[in-house]
Amino acid sequence: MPRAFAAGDDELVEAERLIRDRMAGLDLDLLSLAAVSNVFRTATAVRNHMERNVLKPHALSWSAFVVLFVLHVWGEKESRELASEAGISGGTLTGVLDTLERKGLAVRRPVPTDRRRVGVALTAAGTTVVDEVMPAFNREEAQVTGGLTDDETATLARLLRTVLRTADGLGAR
Amino acid sequence: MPRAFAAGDDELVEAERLIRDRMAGLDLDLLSLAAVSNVFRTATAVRNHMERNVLKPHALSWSAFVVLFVLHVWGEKESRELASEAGISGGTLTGVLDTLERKGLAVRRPVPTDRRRVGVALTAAGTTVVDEVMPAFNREEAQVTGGLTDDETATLARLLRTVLRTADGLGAR
DNA sequence: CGTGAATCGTTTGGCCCCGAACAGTAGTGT
DNA sequence: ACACTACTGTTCGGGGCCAAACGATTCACG
Repeated sequence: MPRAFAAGDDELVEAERLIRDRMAGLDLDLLSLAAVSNVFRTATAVRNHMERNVLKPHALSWSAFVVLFVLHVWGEKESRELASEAGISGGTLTGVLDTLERKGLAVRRPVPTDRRRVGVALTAAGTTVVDEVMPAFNREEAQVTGGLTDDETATLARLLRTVLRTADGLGAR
Repeated sequence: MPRAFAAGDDELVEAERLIRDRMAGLDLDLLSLAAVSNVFRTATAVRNHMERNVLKPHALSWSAFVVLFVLHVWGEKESRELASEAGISGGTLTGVLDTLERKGLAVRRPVPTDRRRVGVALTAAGTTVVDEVMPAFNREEAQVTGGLTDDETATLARLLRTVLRTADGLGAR
């Protein structure tokens, strides 16, 4: 019997069954409920795992690492795009950048053509940190998806991409 | 051509291609990177969407609503299990319960057999809130997964369940 | 019994998080 | 030139979040 059906699965499915019984009167779409719910449980579990086992030794928060990673991949970027790419609000980015600047991993630089804007770039130390942490981070990513075949992992990414695009497109109403 | 390949997909995939090029030296597992990354982007997008369009009118945070929902489904529950079920730490639950109690949606009750423990139950007002909010919440869940077929939604939930179980099982090391 | 270990919820400190209000800067039309 | 509008990043308030330290309570074992 494959590990995919080891202990723990019963518990999860039982929870979904309990919801169905206790919420019978509300006529819920249990399929989408389970999917969305699992997105969050998974995100939380993986995030906690990463913060404890990969990020904490380097004294980095999840968001701080994401920002460093984005800067490493995209190069110098302006504040607004950086926030959007990292998936956080502008107000939050200010705080994260304060922390990163205090640690000497990133710097704010004025944009000559527009004094409202602020460019952000990695320092040498910041680049080193990403090069050091990213492989360990990716090893853990491979670990947590280790219960899936390559095809399943690709499918997971694709299905999530569809949901992501739908949610982004819905916006406020 | 199905909506699954409408505008927006290019942008997402282009980001993954950029990562591959800029991180070539690090020999990363891009499959698991994309999957894990999308779990977070999706979780953030859906959560923000829910908080803005469903929870905000009721002045509820995501965690507060999750706690209320868990209590509605499971009935009275002790603090420790409640935190675990809601996916937050004990310290966080204390704050959330303070807020819910202040609003009169939940109450702490002493456990007769053990004075260390604390039971938590929904008030009548709390039950009403869940019955009111949950259908709207679920409608939005159905919306964001609307780009998927039923089979795909079920597959998504299943694959996430596998990752979740793996991440939980990994624990600290 | 009694004493040390285990377990409970809470408190604390530091960071993240958002939306709204804000001051400064740039663009637009007159 | 000048107001008016739009946009930038920052600040502020209220909360969420975790790990670690803590006091209270219970358990285990001698």
